[in-house]
Amino acid sequence: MTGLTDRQRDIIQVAIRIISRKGIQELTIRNLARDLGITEPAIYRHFQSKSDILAAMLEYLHRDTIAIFDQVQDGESALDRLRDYFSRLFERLRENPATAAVVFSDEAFMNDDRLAATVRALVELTIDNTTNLLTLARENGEIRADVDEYDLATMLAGGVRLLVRRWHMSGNGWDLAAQGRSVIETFVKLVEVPR
Amino acid sequence: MTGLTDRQRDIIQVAIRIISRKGIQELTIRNLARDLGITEPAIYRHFQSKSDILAAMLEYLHRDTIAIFDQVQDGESALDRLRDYFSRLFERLRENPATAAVVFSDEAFMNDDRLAATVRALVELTIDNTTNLLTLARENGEIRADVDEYDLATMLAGGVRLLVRRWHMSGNGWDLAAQGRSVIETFVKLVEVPR
Amino acid sequence: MTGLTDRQRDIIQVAIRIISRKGIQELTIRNLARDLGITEPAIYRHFQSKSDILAAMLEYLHRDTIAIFDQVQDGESALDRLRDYFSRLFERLRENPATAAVVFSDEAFMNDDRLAATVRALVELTIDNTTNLLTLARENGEIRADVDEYDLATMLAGGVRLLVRRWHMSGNGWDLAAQGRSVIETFVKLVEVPR
Amino acid sequence: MTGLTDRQRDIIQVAIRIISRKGIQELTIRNLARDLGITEPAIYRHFQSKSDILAAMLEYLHRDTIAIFDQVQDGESALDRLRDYFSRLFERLRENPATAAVVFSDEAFMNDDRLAATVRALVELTIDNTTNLLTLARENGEIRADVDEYDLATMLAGGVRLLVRRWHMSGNGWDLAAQGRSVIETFVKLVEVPR
DNA sequence: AATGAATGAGACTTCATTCAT
DNA sequence: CATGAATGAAGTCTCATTCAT
Repeated sequence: MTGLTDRQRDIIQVAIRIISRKGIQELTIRNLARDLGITEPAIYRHFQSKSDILAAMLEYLHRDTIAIFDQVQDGESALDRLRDYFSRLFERLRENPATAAVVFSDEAFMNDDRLAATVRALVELTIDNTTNLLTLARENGEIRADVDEYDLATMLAGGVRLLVRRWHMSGNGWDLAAQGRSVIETFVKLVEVPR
Repeated sequence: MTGLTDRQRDIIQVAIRIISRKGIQELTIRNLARDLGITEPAIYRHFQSKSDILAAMLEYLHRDTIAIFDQVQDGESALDRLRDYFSRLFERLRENPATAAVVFSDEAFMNDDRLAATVRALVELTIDNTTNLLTLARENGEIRADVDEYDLATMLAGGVRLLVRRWHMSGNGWDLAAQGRSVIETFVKLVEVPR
Repeated sequence: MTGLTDRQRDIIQVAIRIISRKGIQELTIRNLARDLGITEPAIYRHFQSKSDILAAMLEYLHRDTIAIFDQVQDGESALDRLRDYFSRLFERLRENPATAAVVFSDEAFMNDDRLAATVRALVELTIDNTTNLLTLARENGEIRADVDEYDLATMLAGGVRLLVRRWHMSGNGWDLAAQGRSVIETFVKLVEVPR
Repeated sequence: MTGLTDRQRDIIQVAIRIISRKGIQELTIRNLARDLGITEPAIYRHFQSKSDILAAMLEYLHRDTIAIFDQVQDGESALDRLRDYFSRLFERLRENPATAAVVFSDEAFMNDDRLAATVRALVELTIDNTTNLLTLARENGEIRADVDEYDLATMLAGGVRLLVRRWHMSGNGWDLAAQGRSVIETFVKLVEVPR
């Protein structure tokens, strides 16, 4: 399905963990090999280059984020689907906090055009998903029509991003989902059209 | 004034430019020396270590951000001061787009405790400033009192952050101030109490 | 046995040779690599740091010195064993003159606590061995009892040390064993109890 | 007399102190300048090179050692003069412990032929002085005639050297003069002809 | 698949020394 | 006499990657 072997998946998981715990500067082939319990050249059996590992890692996160969006139920109101979407994002982060770090390591990918494009797409994905749901909400008359949707998406996605960033920097020391829900509900309160 | 020599200021400016254009991974003593037109050891006359260069750079940005907040006029309404504050931030970024990059390179500072703390403080500073102005706005009755201020600050600061980030990633290809004003006004429209 | 790979032994041997010929200041990773016919990074496959190379070298010499002492026969008189011990030390130095230099490079190890302790132990080892044999000799009634053993050990070990040092500084230009025997016999003549 | 300016003497004193406290590896122009409270280029007003500083330092110590020997009284017996000579050496070391370190940094001078020769001469000087006094003592019938004087000188000078070395390595933690006297007296007891 | 050994490039940093002022 | 600024050489060490086995 994903075109990845078991070993490749191992490598990606360990890479994500290293980035999460020590930062992307510590993601070296040496450290990767050590944590995997194999030698450095062995890694090159599974990926042609370090850049390929990072690309596969980003692609994996991309797919995962798409999958989360796809899981969001159809039947609900657009605002409920928005709530559902972010709940699932928070859920994934709680289960696998390491993924958060990768998204904030984007600067590290600047040198490699392919990686830069991929991580950019990853960031845009959440914004696009958010924008689409907001557009739907407006069409449904669930939210006020006198404000720019794109600005709303920027604030919501940006706010959540900032929240996750601080949660990560705090060492995941508090309940992201609770804080996240609070932000989402505040947002809804601001934009919702009273029925 | 800032306790920096001319040459130290040169070095910091060039460092910021390198980070902006190529990313922090390219900020090496070698590249720094090359862009300054001197040899690598010469840099060590002006800073004891690379870490000291980064620390001075962050401190400079910190001071600058504080100065911007201090310039915000007293007499206006809290919301106007909020507008003023972000306008000035956008203005600085337009004049010196390089500074944007540094704030998003935070991951790169993780390994150095001193730097990590400084960059964290830099991020918190904008959030704190925003929160304080929002608190004032509520006390003045300018904004609705039925929503959590901290959530509002998260959305506003996070939204602006995301906007700046995308502007930087796009190669500063569009008018940040205009887009930024739009986000701010949308935010104001959401929270403002009609008179 | 010693826990060292062949390549590690190579490196230690070359290191000892460099110290012997050019002094410890010339023992750089670069010179080591050049003499080994490999590149500098290759050395780090075999030792984690330069300090580790020096530590392994000192440990090797320590073991070697212990082994020499252990080879000294049991059956003889204490004075004969003393003669035997120093003969073997001189023999080793003739076979591997490089080892002499290391013992006189102690100052160079001052900055590294671990190395300083190891080289100090190496120096003390010969003094201790000498003292122990002298104590035995007195208990056997082989030497006069009216003089301080520790002073005797200091003179004997110090005299031999000085001799070796001068032999090394002269470029090993004369017969160390012969001169050494002369010193030992002079010492014995001074302390021996006539039968 | 010595052909040194005041400033040159300052530099030499500070150099000796650095060698004593931190080892010769720490004797850099930078550290020298810092401890002197001047800049690095300023040192080159007073000495043409670092090697010249070391040469002047060794020459100073050489002169000093000669002066000590010259102070030894003429009227006494040769053995008393020997006692006197070493007492004065110990006295100098107590007053200026730093000088001890220099003599044991000889390995560091290996690369520079001029320095190597100077430090070699310094070591030989004490041995020669000792040998000369022992020769005199034998001519006076003060010591036994059946042992090689040169071997005796080796043991005495070597023993004292080892003592000083250990005193230095212990951080000058005990009374060198007392221990030294003990060694000297033990030596005298061994070689003295009873009257 | 995996390993041991190696490599070229480059990282940060220190060294003794020079030169214009 | 002294300084500020700089330099060429060299230091230890890490990086991603390759290759023969």
